[in-house]
Amino acid sequence: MDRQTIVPMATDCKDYEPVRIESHWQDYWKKDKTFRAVDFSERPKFYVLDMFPYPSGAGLHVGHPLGYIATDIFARYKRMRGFNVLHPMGFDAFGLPAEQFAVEHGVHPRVTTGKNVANMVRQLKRLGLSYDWDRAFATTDVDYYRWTQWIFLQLYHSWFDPGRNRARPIDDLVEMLESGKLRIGRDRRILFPSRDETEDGKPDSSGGRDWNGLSETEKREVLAAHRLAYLADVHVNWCPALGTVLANEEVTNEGRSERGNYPVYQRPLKQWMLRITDYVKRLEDELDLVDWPEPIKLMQHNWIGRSEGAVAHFPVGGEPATDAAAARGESAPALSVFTTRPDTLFGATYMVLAPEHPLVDQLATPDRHDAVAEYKRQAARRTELERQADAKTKSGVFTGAFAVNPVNNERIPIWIADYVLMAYGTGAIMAVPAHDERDFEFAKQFQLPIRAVVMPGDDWLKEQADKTAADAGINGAPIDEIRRRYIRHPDVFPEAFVGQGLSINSSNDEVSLDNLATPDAKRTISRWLKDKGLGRTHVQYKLRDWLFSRQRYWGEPFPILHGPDGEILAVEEDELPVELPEMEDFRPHGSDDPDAPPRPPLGRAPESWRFVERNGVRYQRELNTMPQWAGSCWYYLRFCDPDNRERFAGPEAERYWMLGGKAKGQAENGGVDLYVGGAEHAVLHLLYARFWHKVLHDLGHVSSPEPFGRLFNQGYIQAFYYEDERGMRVPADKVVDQDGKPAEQVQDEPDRRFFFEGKPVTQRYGKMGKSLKNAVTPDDMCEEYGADALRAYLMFLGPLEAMKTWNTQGIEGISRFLKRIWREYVDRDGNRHPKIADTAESNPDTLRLLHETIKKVGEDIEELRFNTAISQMMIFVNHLQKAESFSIETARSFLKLLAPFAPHLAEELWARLDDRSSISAASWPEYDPARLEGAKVKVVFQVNGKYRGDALVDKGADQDTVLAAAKDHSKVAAHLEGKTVRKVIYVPGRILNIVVS
RNA sequence: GCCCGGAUGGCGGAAUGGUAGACGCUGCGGACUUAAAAUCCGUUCCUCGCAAGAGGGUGAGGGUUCGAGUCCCUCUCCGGGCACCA
Repeated sequence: MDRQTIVPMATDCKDYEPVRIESHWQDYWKKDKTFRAVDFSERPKFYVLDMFPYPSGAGLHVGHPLGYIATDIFARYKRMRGFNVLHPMGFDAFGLPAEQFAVEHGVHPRVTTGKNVANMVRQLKRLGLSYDWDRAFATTDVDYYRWTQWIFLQLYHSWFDPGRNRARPIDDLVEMLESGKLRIGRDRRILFPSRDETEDGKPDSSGGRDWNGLSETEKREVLAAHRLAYLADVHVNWCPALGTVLANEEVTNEGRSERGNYPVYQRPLKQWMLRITDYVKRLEDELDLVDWPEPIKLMQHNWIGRSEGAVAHFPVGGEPATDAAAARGESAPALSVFTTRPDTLFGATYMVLAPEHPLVDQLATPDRHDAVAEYKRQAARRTELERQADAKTKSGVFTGAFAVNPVNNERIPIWIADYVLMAYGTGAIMAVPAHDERDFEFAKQFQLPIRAVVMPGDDWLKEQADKTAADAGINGAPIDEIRRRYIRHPDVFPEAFVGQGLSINSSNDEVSLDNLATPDAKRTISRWLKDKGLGRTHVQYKLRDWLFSRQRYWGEPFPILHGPDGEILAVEEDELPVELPEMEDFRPHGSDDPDAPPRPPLGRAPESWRFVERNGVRYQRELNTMPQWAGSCWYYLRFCDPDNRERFAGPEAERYWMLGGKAKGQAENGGVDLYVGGAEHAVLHLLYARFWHKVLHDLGHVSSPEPFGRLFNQGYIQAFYYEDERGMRVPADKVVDQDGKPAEQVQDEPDRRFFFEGKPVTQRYGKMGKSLKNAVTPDDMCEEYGADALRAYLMFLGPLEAMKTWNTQGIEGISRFLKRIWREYVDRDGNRHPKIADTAESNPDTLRLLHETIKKVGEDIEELRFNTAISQMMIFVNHLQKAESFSIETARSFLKLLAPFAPHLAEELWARLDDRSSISAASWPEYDPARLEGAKVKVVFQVNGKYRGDALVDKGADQDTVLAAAKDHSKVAAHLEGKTVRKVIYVPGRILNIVVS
């Protein structure tokens, strides 16, 4: 054993008194430190983690601990299986809610956060969760966020080497540049030989510039363009009312702030960004290394949004664009577009740029200048809401400029429209209206030419022809006629054909795609483009870089200083932490004016904090803070070594807990062995944490390639809630039905009318919570039924991953189950029940059922199927109750099975069987497969697939023997009467089916 | 619109292609009790039948199979995610 134990003592309860028993054992666990995780124990490690909570002021309702109880059962089970279990808990305590609560109540967020954490700890402890509380921390602890800042510095001081496909120190890059191994291309991007092929835009033929010829400022800019953390002018979701920028996920579909529902505007601002896009390929490919639910992996794939296609360059030509450009002494630019359908290049009849595209002003002809400027203004002002609402009708304006379609040298007009997004691809598209819905709508609206270049199938043609008006001349026409019309006039058809088919109308002097199937056509044209230097195949991702700064007080300060000439200076590691300054007024200063500049609260911090002198130069601290995601990106690492003052976690501790050995059940490629939380974090938290982890891994700070080896998503708890006539929610626990019965008793019965204070209310259904006034607290449930009952009930409700309806009444069944166990073990005087014999188990049925139960409960826990595990235990207890007596060994074995689910009751009864140590230290019972079945097995008899009876037969009985037994069965015989047996199917030991005519 | 999940008694749910409804809640009947609570016993998918029993039944329709809640196709409804991503 790794530890000394205090000898546990049972209470003196005569009846099952959960409240007394539970507090007794919670005290014991606390004093004994029963659940301490032991670093470097010889036993195999197992890391079980919950997604840590935000400590809200409202406290927990019964839905919150669902996942915590599941992991607790798993952790307790794994300990009994001989694992050294790390099962910690912490608090994600930075963030806007604490700040807003603090603002409303005039209390410092540190105070409210502390109070909320204390309350949540109390609630969690009361549930008997077996956390190693010595490892608990909050992300707001200075000792913690100091290392969040340290990780930010690692990002800042690193770059992604596309050749090695991993992050490296920025110093390595400087060295390579100084030695002339790398040169600098357009936009301060370094030319990497390996990436040249996939680089966006026109290939740089100049060979690039030499690093040593650059000015200091230019050098800084080049490095900034490659650091994993960088400042950039980006279009952000600016919410003037909240005085802060918001991440995309914090903006609703209606284009308003998730918190407060204020309008959000698009606006360029200088913000910190993290270069997550450099990791996109690894974030996608390495999903193969983890054991996660497929739907969650799929959501990450969709978010990453990989599309294969080609980049093509369209020279901007024709007058007057070239003339205008020539007049300014500029060479004609080329517009690059990304397309997933390069096979439709011959059908590109116009181009569209995003209104924010940098070449728009240069391209617009003088006569179109005003219209273009006006459209740009409008587009900038339009909120997401307006854009969404207008998604059906396309808007846009002609720039006056023309480009040349490189496959046929055709002059095609260049438009701008807000249906093209600057943030995706190159911010420009080639429009192929015949084969893209959006381009089709736009072309129809602005009467642009539509040219068919892919032949649809006959079914599609007929279906479309049927939708056209009679005067179009194709409705009901012969298929040959419809085909002919499509080739010449796709515009008379009501929709674009976006499917695959054989190419048509697609050839020039050098290349022909005609009659090629779409995949072949793509390959052929891509090769041609590449040979001609007009484009290349390209993989495009939807994922964008991560906007990492917020204009808020209650977050981690950046360890960054700004010099007078725009120099950015990272705070030295040994100067960390940069503590959040104490402030009287930490409110974000909102405004109704969307154009007002952001005024982060830290701008009002004391001068002594804001300004720092280095080498005689006065620097100002970065005034933004990090987003709430930052703290939750690496907390699982801190749990490995939470008190380390020298590092975020000691390398040995990190390696022990995160990589471990290769014990059965551990995550295959390392990482947390079981991570449980809600599916709402399927994308962002998990993607961000994976990104940070990979950076730390590349820099040699962590040992596993992925942070979370096995992931499980628990479902929500839903509940009924009630609204009065005005749509106001009323407290659900005060609602009664027409007979005056509490609503919670009759909530799912039909034909109920509900009333609150005599007035009728409407029953609705939704996620449990404060806002719907339907929260049921674990405190109330523990008080009335005990934590063991609440734990088991939440698990009994249904599959862990499913959405479940709370029904307070149902807990009675579990409560009875626990009381029944007590009565089987303890007599009326509080002594060991006389039914428990000190002999070996003598009842063969008990023995068989016990082994079945050991098997089923163990297997179900491994798969997190706790509901069926509990059912099996109920079956076993129902059997014990009917048995005359049972052995002390049977009694002990069952308690071990019960212990993960109802640990307090199990400890209490275990101690009463004169055991001298905690049941948590007992080892999980093994089942004996030989005990699972008797000498005889039950075979079901069917006639024509219908059950007609069954009988016990010898295990090894052959078909003829069983068939004879079946024919002896009176009911089977009755159904065979007068029929001819056609066929007999016998599944040994299971079923015999007689097919008759 | 696209991509994932689901749909089984009055309710929560259970069923390696092999007796559908385990386990529990509720309801009903009974025992114990002066009474109540607690506890225990019985019963509770639908239809017909006094009963023994027979027939039907897992959102709808079709298919594969000796046999389908489970596998395949089409559709309906509900939940979740993404959404002008070229």
